[in-house]
Amino acid sequence: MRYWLMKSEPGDVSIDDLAGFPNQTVDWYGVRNYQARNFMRDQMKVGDGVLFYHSNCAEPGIVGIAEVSKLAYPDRLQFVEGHKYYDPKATPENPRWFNVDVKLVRKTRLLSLKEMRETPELESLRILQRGNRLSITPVDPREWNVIVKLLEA
DNA sequence: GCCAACGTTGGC
DNA sequence: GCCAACGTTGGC
Repeated sequence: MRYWLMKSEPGDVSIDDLAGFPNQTVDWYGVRNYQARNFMRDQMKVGDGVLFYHSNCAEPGIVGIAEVSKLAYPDRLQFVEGHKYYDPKATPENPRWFNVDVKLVRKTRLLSLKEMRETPELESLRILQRGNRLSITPVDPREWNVIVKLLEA
């Protein structure tokens, strides 16, 4: 079992949106970066732990715990002509983009980016590294445990 | 809105 | 395969 951090813009899908969705589940559509796609397509398994992170907003940080609830399958929006996430090079026979489903486990307090930066045990966390932009990053079990403990504090 | 850092594109 | 130009991300 692996652990991941997944960024979502709250203006797009917030933790409260997720909580209100059927089954409290969302298909993680719109990833158009190969590294992030490969994580979903090649490595994520049902039951993997997910830290739900709000990005590009007033208070960036972790706001909930979720889990992978469905293995990767082709992202539906790559085929929708005119859509923001349409990809003319993708076909149903040869899809380019994939997404998993993510299900809420529980909302948590906000663990802000600032607080994470101030936590020495989280120094190695991928999203804290300089220049990081990946929307999906692996979290190692040690980091996961530190974060879960902080979320409960 | 700014801008640093990064990824992608496409001409050569 | 190089690399300049461009687009995107995301904190601030």
